[in-house]
Amino acid sequence: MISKSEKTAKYIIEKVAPLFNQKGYAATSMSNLTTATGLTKGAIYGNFQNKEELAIKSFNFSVNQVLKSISTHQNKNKSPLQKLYLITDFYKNYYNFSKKLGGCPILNHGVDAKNHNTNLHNEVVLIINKTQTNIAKLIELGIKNGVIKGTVNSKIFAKRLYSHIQGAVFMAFTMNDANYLDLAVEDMNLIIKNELEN
Amino acid sequence: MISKSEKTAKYIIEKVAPLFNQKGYAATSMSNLTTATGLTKGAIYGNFQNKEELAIKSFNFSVNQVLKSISTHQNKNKSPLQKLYLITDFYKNYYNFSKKLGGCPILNHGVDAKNHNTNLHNEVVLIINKTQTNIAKLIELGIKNGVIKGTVNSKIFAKRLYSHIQGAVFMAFTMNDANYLDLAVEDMNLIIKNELEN
DNA sequence: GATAATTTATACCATTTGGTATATTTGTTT
DNA sequence: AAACAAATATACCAAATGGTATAAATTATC
Repeated sequence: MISKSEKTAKYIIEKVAPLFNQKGYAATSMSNLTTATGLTKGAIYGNFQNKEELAIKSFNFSVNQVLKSISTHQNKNKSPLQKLYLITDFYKNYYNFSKKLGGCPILNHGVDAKNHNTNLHNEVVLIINKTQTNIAKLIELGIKNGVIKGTVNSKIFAKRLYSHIQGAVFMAFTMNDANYLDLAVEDMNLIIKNELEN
Repeated sequence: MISKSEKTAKYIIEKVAPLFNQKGYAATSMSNLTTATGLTKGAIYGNFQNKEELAIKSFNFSVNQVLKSISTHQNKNKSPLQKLYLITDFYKNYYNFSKKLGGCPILNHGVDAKNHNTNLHNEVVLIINKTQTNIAKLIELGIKNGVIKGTVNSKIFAKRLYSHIQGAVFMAFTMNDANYLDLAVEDMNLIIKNELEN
Protein backbone atom coordinates (compact mmCIF):
# COMPACT_ATOMS: atom_id res chain seq x y z
CA MET A 1 0.00 0.00 0.00
CA ILE A 2 1.37 3.35 -1.11
CA SER A 3 0.73 6.20 1.31
CA LYS A 4 -0.45 9.66 0.37
CA SER A 5 2.84 11.30 1.22
CA GLU A 6 4.79 8.72 -0.76
CA LYS A 7 2.70 9.66 -3.76
CA THR A 8 3.17 13.40 -3.30
CA ALA A 9 6.88 12.92 -2.64
CA LYS A 10 7.16 11.13 -5.97
CA TYR A 11 5.02 13.81 -7.62
CA ILE A 12 7.22 16.58 -6.24
CA ILE A 13 10.41 14.90 -7.42
CA GLU A 14 9.04 14.45 -10.93
CA LYS A 15 8.03 18.08 -11.20
CA VAL A 16 11.14 19.43 -9.55
CA ALA A 17 13.93 17.31 -11.07
CA PRO A 18 14.04 19.20 -14.40
CA LEU A 19 14.27 22.48 -12.50
CA PHE A 20 17.29 21.45 -10.44
CA ASN A 21 18.79 20.01 -13.61
CA GLN A 22 18.41 23.28 -15.49
CA LYS A 23 19.05 25.88 -12.84
CA GLY A 24 21.41 24.05 -10.52
CA TYR A 25 21.23 23.54 -6.79
CA ALA A 26 21.80 27.01 -5.38
CA ALA A 27 19.92 28.88 -8.09
CA THR A 28 16.76 26.81 -7.66
CA SER A 29 14.68 28.60 -5.06
CA MET A 30 11.91 27.32 -2.85
CA SER A 31 9.43 29.49 -4.72
CA ASN A 32 10.60 27.83 -7.96
CA LEU A 33 9.72 24.52 -6.35
CA THR A 34 6.30 25.58 -5.06
CA THR A 35 5.22 27.10 -8.37
CA ALA A 36 6.49 24.07 -10.30
CA THR A 37 4.56 21.68 -8.10
CA GLY A 38 1.54 23.85 -7.35
CA LEU A 39 2.08 22.93 -3.71
CA THR A 40 3.16 24.97 -0.72
CA LYS A 41 6.32 24.97 1.33
CA GLY A 42 4.45 23.04 4.00
CA ALA A 43 3.88 20.15 1.62
CA ILE A 44 7.47 20.13 0.44
CA TYR A 45 9.05 20.38 3.88
CA GLY A 46 6.56 17.79 5.11
CA ASN A 47 7.99 15.28 2.66
CA PHE A 48 11.66 16.26 2.53
CA GLN A 49 14.02 17.33 5.27
CA ASN A 50 15.45 20.21 3.26
CA LYS A 51 16.41 21.46 -0.17
CA GLU A 52 19.46 19.20 -0.27
CA GLU A 53 17.55 15.96 0.24
CA LEU A 54 15.08 16.96 -2.46
CA ALA A 55 17.87 17.91 -4.86
CA ILE A 56 19.70 14.62 -4.37
CA LYS A 57 16.54 12.55 -4.83
CA SER A 58 15.67 14.61 -7.90
CA PHE A 59 19.10 14.00 -9.36
CA ASN A 60 18.80 10.27 -8.78
CA PHE A 61 15.38 10.31 -10.38
CA SER A 62 16.72 12.02 -13.50
CA VAL A 63 19.74 9.75 -13.70
CA ASN A 64 17.57 6.67 -13.35
CA GLN A 65 15.52 7.82 -16.33
CA VAL A 66 18.74 7.77 -18.35
CA LEU A 67 20.12 4.52 -16.95
CA LYS A 68 16.82 2.68 -17.39
CA SER A 69 16.56 3.81 -20.97
CA ILE A 70 20.11 2.71 -21.74
CA SER A 71 19.45 -0.62 -20.09
CA THR A 72 16.31 -1.17 -22.16
CA HIS A 73 18.19 -0.23 -25.31
CA GLN A 74 20.94 -2.69 -24.45
CA ASN A 75 18.47 -5.56 -24.13
CA LYS A 76 18.31 -5.66 -27.92
CA ASN A 77 21.43 -7.78 -28.00
CA LYS A 78 23.13 -10.32 -25.74
CA SER A 79 26.71 -9.92 -26.92
CA PRO A 80 28.85 -7.68 -24.68
CA LEU A 81 30.50 -6.17 -27.74
CA GLN A 82 27.14 -5.38 -29.31
CA LYS A 83 25.96 -3.98 -25.99
CA LEU A 84 28.86 -1.51 -26.18
CA TYR A 85 27.74 -0.46 -29.63
CA LEU A 86 24.22 -0.07 -28.24
CA ILE A 87 25.55 2.39 -25.67
CA THR A 88 27.03 4.63 -28.33
CA ASP A 89 23.89 4.11 -30.39
CA PHE A 90 21.79 5.29 -27.46
CA TYR A 91 23.61 8.60 -27.37
CA LYS A 92 22.69 9.35 -30.97
CA ASN A 93 19.30 10.45 -29.67
CA TYR A 94 20.51 11.70 -26.32
CA TYR A 95 20.09 15.36 -27.17
CA ASN A 96 16.35 15.08 -27.62
CA PHE A 97 16.03 12.47 -24.91
CA SER A 98 17.76 14.46 -22.19
CA LYS A 99 16.13 17.70 -23.26
CA LYS A 100 12.96 16.34 -21.67
CA LEU A 101 14.85 15.96 -18.40
CA GLY A 102 16.09 19.56 -18.53
CA GLY A 103 19.45 18.54 -19.97
CA CYS A 104 21.96 15.85 -19.05
CA PRO A 105 21.80 15.42 -15.26
CA ILE A 106 25.38 14.15 -15.06
CA LEU A 107 26.80 17.07 -16.98
CA ASN A 108 24.69 19.75 -15.35
CA HIS A 109 24.96 18.56 -11.77
CA GLY A 110 28.58 17.55 -12.32
CA VAL A 111 29.48 21.14 -13.08
CA ASP A 112 27.04 22.79 -10.70
CA ALA A 113 27.22 20.65 -7.57
CA LYS A 114 31.03 20.80 -7.55
CA ASN A 115 30.82 24.29 -6.11
CA HIS A 116 27.47 24.23 -4.39
CA ASN A 117 26.76 20.97 -2.65
CA THR A 118 29.29 18.33 -1.71
CA ASN A 119 26.78 15.59 -1.04
CA LEU A 120 25.11 16.09 -4.39
CA HIS A 121 28.50 16.15 -6.07
CA ASN A 122 29.45 12.89 -4.39
CA GLU A 123 26.29 11.39 -5.83
CA VAL A 124 27.36 12.43 -9.32
CA VAL A 125 30.79 10.87 -8.82
CA LEU A 126 29.11 7.68 -7.61
CA ILE A 127 26.95 7.43 -10.72
CA ILE A 128 29.86 8.06 -13.07
CA ASN A 129 31.96 5.42 -11.33
CA LYS A 130 29.07 2.99 -11.47
CA THR A 131 28.53 3.58 -15.17
CA GLN A 132 32.21 3.26 -15.98
CA THR A 133 32.37 0.06 -13.98
CA ASN A 134 29.48 -1.34 -16.00
CA ILE A 135 31.25 -0.51 -19.25
CA ALA A 136 34.45 -2.10 -17.95
CA LYS A 137 32.51 -5.24 -16.96
CA LEU A 138 31.08 -5.52 -20.46
CA ILE A 139 34.58 -5.37 -21.87
CA GLU A 140 35.83 -7.98 -19.39
CA LEU A 141 32.96 -10.23 -20.39
CA GLY A 142 33.79 -9.67 -24.05
CA ILE A 143 37.37 -10.66 -23.39
CA LYS A 144 36.20 -13.79 -21.60
CA ASN A 145 33.93 -14.63 -24.55
CA GLY A 146 36.79 -14.10 -26.96
CA VAL A 147 35.10 -11.31 -28.93
CA ILE A 148 37.27 -8.57 -27.44
CA LYS A 149 41.05 -8.45 -27.44
CA GLY A 150 42.61 -9.64 -24.20
CA THR A 151 45.14 -6.82 -24.22
CA VAL A 152 42.52 -4.12 -23.64
CA ASN A 153 42.58 -2.26 -20.31
CA SER A 154 38.86 -2.27 -19.54
CA LYS A 155 38.88 0.48 -16.91
CA ILE A 156 40.95 2.85 -19.01
CA PHE A 157 38.79 2.18 -22.02
CA ALA A 158 35.66 2.91 -19.99
CA LYS A 159 37.12 6.25 -18.93
CA ARG A 160 37.95 7.16 -22.50
CA LEU A 161 34.52 6.14 -23.76
CA TYR A 162 32.62 8.01 -21.08
CA SER A 163 34.77 11.10 -21.41
CA HIS A 164 34.24 11.13 -25.15
CA ILE A 165 30.47 10.87 -24.72
CA GLN A 166 30.19 13.62 -22.12
CA GLY A 167 32.24 15.95 -24.28
CA ALA A 168 29.76 15.56 -27.09
CA VAL A 169 26.86 16.01 -24.69
CA PHE A 170 28.33 19.26 -23.43
CA MET A 171 28.98 20.57 -26.91
CA ALA A 172 25.57 19.53 -28.22
CA PHE A 173 23.79 21.41 -25.46
CA THR A 174 26.01 24.45 -25.32
CA MET A 175 26.08 24.90 -29.10
CA ASN A 176 22.54 23.67 -29.58
CA ASP A 177 23.84 21.25 -32.19
CA ALA A 178 23.09 17.54 -31.89
CA ASN A 179 25.61 16.82 -34.64
CA TYR A 180 28.38 16.76 -32.02
CA LEU A 181 26.82 13.56 -30.71
CA ASP A 182 26.72 11.97 -34.15
CA LEU A 183 30.38 12.80 -34.68
CA ALA A 184 31.40 11.40 -31.30
CA VAL A 185 29.38 8.21 -31.86
CA GLU A 186 31.11 7.71 -35.22
CA ASP A 187 34.48 8.19 -33.55
CA MET A 188 33.69 5.83 -30.71
CA ASN A 189 32.35 3.12 -32.96
CA LEU A 190 35.56 3.25 -34.96
CA ILE A 191 37.64 3.10 -31.80
CA ILE A 192 35.64 0.13 -30.54
CA LYS A 193 36.08 -1.62 -33.87
CA ASN A 194 39.79 -0.92 -34.16
CA GLU A 195 40.85 -1.39 -30.57
CA LEU A 196 38.42 -3.90 -29.12
CA GLU A 197 37.23 -6.30 -31.79
CA ASN A 198 39.18 -9.49 -32.19
CA MET B 1 47.03 57.47 -19.12
CA ILE B 2 45.02 54.89 -17.22
CA SER B 3 42.30 56.33 -15.01
CA LYS B 4 41.54 55.29 -11.46
CA SER B 5 38.24 53.68 -12.35
CA GLU B 6 39.83 51.75 -15.22
CA LYS B 7 42.28 50.33 -12.72
CA THR B 8 39.61 49.36 -10.19
CA ALA B 9 37.41 47.94 -12.93
CA LYS B 10 40.27 45.70 -13.93
CA TYR B 11 40.96 44.86 -10.29
CA ILE B 12 37.31 43.95 -9.70
CA ILE B 13 37.21 41.69 -12.76
CA GLU B 14 40.36 39.87 -11.69
CA LYS B 15 39.02 39.21 -8.22
CA VAL B 16 35.53 38.35 -9.34
CA ALA B 17 36.11 36.20 -12.42
CA PRO B 18 37.02 33.04 -10.49
CA LEU B 19 33.88 33.45 -8.40
CA PHE B 20 31.53 33.64 -11.38
CA ASN B 21 33.43 30.73 -12.88
CA GLN B 22 32.95 28.58 -9.81
CA LYS B 23 29.50 29.54 -8.63
CA GLY B 24 27.81 30.52 -11.87
CA TYR B 25 25.95 33.65 -12.76
CA ALA B 26 22.80 33.46 -10.64
CA ALA B 27 24.44 31.91 -7.61
CA THR B 28 27.10 34.60 -7.35
CA SER B 29 25.67 37.31 -5.14
CA MET B 30 26.59 40.95 -4.80
CA SER B 31 27.87 40.26 -1.30
CA ASN B 32 30.12 37.56 -2.76
CA LEU B 33 31.50 40.22 -5.04
CA THR B 34 32.02 42.84 -2.35
CA THR B 35 33.78 40.44 0.02
CA ALA B 36 35.96 39.09 -2.79
CA THR B 37 37.06 42.56 -3.81
CA GLY B 38 37.06 44.22 -0.42
CA LEU B 39 35.06 47.00 -2.05
CA THR B 40 31.49 48.15 -1.61
CA LYS B 41 28.49 47.98 -3.89
CA GLY B 42 29.00 51.64 -4.67
CA ALA B 43 32.40 50.93 -6.18
CA ILE B 44 31.13 48.00 -8.20
CA TYR B 45 28.02 49.71 -9.54
CA GLY B 46 30.12 52.79 -10.21
CA ASN B 47 32.25 50.78 -12.62
CA PHE B 48 29.73 48.34 -14.08
CA GLN B 49 26.13 48.84 -15.15
CA ASN B 50 24.92 45.67 -13.46
CA LYS B 51 25.77 42.10 -12.52
CA GLU B 52 25.41 40.94 -16.12
CA GLU B 53 27.99 43.33 -17.54
CA LEU B 54 30.44 42.34 -14.82
CA ALA B 55 29.82 38.64 -15.41
CA ILE B 56 30.36 38.90 -19.14
CA LYS B 57 33.56 40.91 -18.75
CA SER B 58 34.74 38.44 -16.11
CA PHE B 59 34.07 35.53 -18.43
CA ASN B 60 36.00 37.19 -21.24
CA PHE B 61 38.86 37.89 -18.87
CA SER B 62 39.03 34.22 -17.83
CA VAL B 63 38.78 32.99 -21.40
CA ASN B 64 41.51 35.35 -22.53
CA GLN B 65 43.81 33.87 -19.90
CA VAL B 66 43.29 30.51 -21.56
CA LEU B 67 43.52 31.71 -25.14
CA LYS B 68 46.63 33.76 -24.51
CA SER B 69 48.32 30.80 -22.86
CA ILE B 70 47.44 28.50 -25.76
CA SER B 71 48.69 31.09 -28.21
CA THR B 72 52.00 31.42 -26.39
CA HIS B 73 52.35 27.65 -26.28
CA GLN B 74 51.70 27.45 -30.01
CA ASN B 75 54.49 29.89 -30.79
CA LYS B 76 56.93 27.05 -30.11
CA ASN B 77 56.45 25.83 -33.67
CA LYS B 78 55.59 27.33 -37.03
CA SER B 79 54.10 24.27 -38.72
CA PRO B 80 50.28 24.19 -38.65
CA LEU B 81 50.36 20.45 -37.96
CA GLN B 82 52.73 20.92 -35.04
CA LYS B 83 50.57 23.76 -33.79
CA LEU B 84 47.69 21.30 -33.62
CA TYR B 85 49.81 18.95 -31.55
CA LEU B 86 50.70 21.92 -29.33
CA ILE B 87 47.00 22.46 -28.66
CA THR B 88 46.52 18.94 -27.38
CA ASP B 89 49.81 19.27 -25.54
CA PHE B 90 48.53 22.41 -23.82
CA TYR B 91 45.58 20.51 -22.39
CA LYS B 92 47.87 18.04 -20.65
CA ASN B 93 48.33 20.66 -17.95
CA TYR B 94 44.92 22.22 -18.28
CA TYR B 95 43.60 20.78 -15.04
CA ASN B 96 46.11 22.61 -12.90
CA PHE B 97 46.11 25.63 -15.19
CA SER B 98 42.37 26.22 -15.15
CA LYS B 99 42.09 25.41 -11.47
CA LYS B 100 43.68 28.80 -10.85
CA LEU B 101 40.84 30.37 -12.83
CA GLY B 102 38.20 28.57 -10.77
CA GLY B 103 37.78 25.84 -13.38
CA CYS B 104 37.34 25.87 -17.13
CA PRO B 105 35.38 29.03 -17.99
CA ILE B 106 33.99 27.52 -21.21
CA LEU B 107 32.72 24.41 -19.49
CA ASN B 108 31.38 26.13 -16.40
CA HIS B 109 29.72 29.07 -18.08
CA GLY B 110 28.59 26.90 -20.97
CA VAL B 111 26.55 24.78 -18.61
CA ASP B 112 25.52 27.55 -16.24
CA ALA B 113 24.71 30.46 -18.52
CA LYS B 114 22.51 28.29 -20.74
CA ASN B 115 19.78 28.54 -18.15
CA HIS B 116 20.63 31.78 -16.42
CA ASN B 117 21.80 34.46 -18.81
CA THR B 118 21.31 34.50 -22.56
CA ASN B 119 23.85 37.23 -23.26
CA LEU B 120 26.53 35.42 -21.31
CA HIS B 121 25.65 32.17 -23.03
CA ASN B 122 25.93 33.85 -26.43
CA GLU B 123 29.42 34.94 -25.43
CA VAL B 124 30.37 31.33 -24.70
CA VAL B 125 29.04 30.22 -28.08
CA LEU B 126 31.03 32.98 -29.73
CA ILE B 127 34.28 31.87 -28.10
CA ILE B 128 33.73 28.22 -28.99
CA ASN B 129 33.00 29.11 -32.60
CA LYS B 130 36.06 31.32 -32.71
CA THR B 131 38.29 28.59 -31.30
CA GLN B 132 36.92 25.97 -33.65
CA THR B 133 37.42 28.32 -36.58
CA ASN B 134 41.06 28.79 -35.56
CA ILE B 135 41.57 25.04 -35.45
CA ALA B 136 39.91 24.68 -38.85
CA LYS B 137 42.15 27.41 -40.26
CA LEU B 138 45.24 25.58 -39.03
CA ILE B 139 44.07 22.47 -40.82
CA GLU B 140 43.34 24.40 -44.00
CA LEU B 141 46.83 25.88 -43.85
CA GLY B 142 48.27 22.41 -43.30
CA ILE B 143 46.42 21.17 -46.38
CA LYS B 144 47.78 24.10 -48.38
CA ASN B 145 51.30 23.33 -47.15
CA GLY B 146 50.87 19.68 -48.08
CA VAL B 147 51.45 18.33 -44.56
CA ILE B 148 47.77 17.51 -44.02
CA LYS B 149 45.61 15.34 -46.23
CA GLY B 150 43.45 17.29 -48.64
CA THR B 151 40.45 15.05 -47.98
CA VAL B 152 40.03 16.24 -44.40
CA ASN B 153 36.93 18.28 -43.53
CA SER B 154 38.51 20.99 -41.40
CA LYS B 155 35.35 22.24 -39.72
CA ILE B 156 34.14 18.79 -38.81
CA PHE B 157 37.56 17.87 -37.51
CA ALA B 158 37.63 21.01 -35.36
CA LYS B 159 34.29 20.08 -33.83
CA ARG B 160 35.50 16.58 -33.06
CA LEU B 161 38.73 17.81 -31.54
CA TYR B 162 37.10 20.46 -29.37
CA SER B 163 34.35 18.12 -28.24
CA HIS B 164 36.91 15.53 -27.26
CA ILE B 165 38.89 18.05 -25.25
CA GLN B 166 35.91 19.46 -23.38
CA GLY B 167 34.75 15.97 -22.45
CA ALA B 168 38.08 15.31 -20.79
CA VAL B 169 37.97 18.69 -19.07
CA PHE B 170 34.54 17.92 -17.66
CA MET B 171 35.56 14.49 -16.45
CA ALA B 172 38.83 15.69 -14.97
CA PHE B 173 37.09 18.32 -12.88
CA THR B 174 34.05 16.32 -11.90
CA MET B 175 36.05 13.23 -10.97
CA ASN B 176 39.01 15.21 -9.68
CA ASP B 177 41.25 13.12 -11.92
CA ALA B 178 43.58 14.82 -14.40
CA ASN B 179 44.27 11.45 -16.04
CA TYR B 180 41.17 11.94 -18.19
CA LEU B 181 43.04 14.73 -19.94
CA ASP B 182 46.10 12.55 -20.56
CA LEU B 183 43.92 9.84 -22.04
CA ALA B 184 42.09 12.29 -24.31
CA VAL B 185 45.34 13.87 -25.47
CA GLU B 186 46.72 10.44 -26.36
CA ASP B 187 43.55 9.68 -28.30
CA MET B 188 43.59 12.99 -30.13
CA ASN B 189 47.27 12.76 -31.04
CA LEU B 190 46.61 9.36 -32.56
CA ILE B 191 43.61 10.67 -34.48
CA ILE B 192 45.64 13.62 -35.77
CA LYS B 193 48.42 11.27 -36.83
CA ASN B 194 46.13 8.75 -38.53
CA GLU B 195 43.62 11.06 -40.12
CA LEU B 196 45.50 14.26 -40.82
CA GLU B 197 49.15 13.53 -41.52
CA ASN B 198 50.11 13.00 -45.11
C1' DG C 1 -19.74 8.95 11.60
C1' DA C 2 -16.76 10.32 15.48
C1' DT C 3 -11.84 10.29 16.70
C1' DA C 4 -7.09 10.11 15.92
C1' DA C 5 -3.23 10.57 12.85
C1' DT C 6 -1.25 12.16 8.91
C1' DT C 7 -0.57 15.58 5.46
C1' DT C 8 -0.85 20.26 3.56
C1' DA C 9 -1.59 25.43 3.94
C1' DT C 10 -0.82 29.69 6.24
C1' DA C 11 1.64 33.07 8.52
C1' DC C 12 5.72 34.30 10.08
C1' DC C 13 10.94 34.60 11.06
C1' DA C 14 15.58 36.86 10.46
C1' DT C 15 18.61 37.28 6.66
C1' DT C 16 19.87 38.22 2.09
C1' DT C 17 18.83 39.55 -2.65
C1' DG C 18 20.00 43.15 -6.71
C1' DG C 19 19.85 47.76 -7.11
C1' DT C 20 19.67 53.03 -6.05
C1' DA C 21 20.11 57.79 -4.03
C1' DT C 22 22.97 60.25 -1.59
C1' DA C 23 26.77 61.37 1.30
C1' DT C 24 31.61 61.11 1.78
C1' DT C 25 36.05 60.60 0.34
C1' DT C 26 39.65 60.80 -3.02
C1' DG C 27 42.04 62.70 -7.02
C1' DT C 28 42.85 66.53 -10.25
C1' DT C 29 43.22 71.17 -11.79
C1' DT C 30 44.01 75.79 -11.10
C1' DA D 1 45.39 75.43 -0.76
C1' DA D 2 40.59 76.11 -2.99
C1' DA D 3 37.44 74.49 -6.04
C1' DC D 4 35.88 71.09 -8.80
C1' DA D 5 35.35 66.47 -10.59
C1' DA D 6 35.51 61.65 -10.17
C1' DA D 7 35.18 57.59 -7.56
C1' DT D 8 33.82 55.07 -3.46
C1' DA D 9 31.10 54.27 0.92
C1' DT D 10 26.87 54.44 3.40
C1' DA D 11 22.19 53.87 4.14
C1' DC D 12 18.30 52.45 2.35
C1' DC D 13 14.61 50.08 -0.66
C1' DA D 14 11.04 46.46 -1.69
C1' DA D 15 11.24 41.78 -2.78
C1' DA D 16 12.84 37.26 -2.14
C1' DT D 17 15.69 33.81 0.46
C1' DG D 18 15.47 28.96 3.22
C1' DG D 19 13.26 27.43 6.96
C1' DT D 20 9.77 26.83 10.99
C1' DA D 21 5.62 26.78 14.11
C1' DT D 22 1.19 26.22 13.93
C1' DA D 23 -3.32 26.05 12.07
C1' DA D 24 -6.30 23.88 8.84
C1' DA D 25 -7.67 20.18 6.04
C1' DT D 26 -7.46 15.66 4.62
C1' DT D 27 -7.07 10.70 5.32
C1' DA D 28 -7.26 6.46 7.95
C1' DT D 29 -9.01 3.73 11.96
C1' DC D 30 -12.46 2.19 14.74
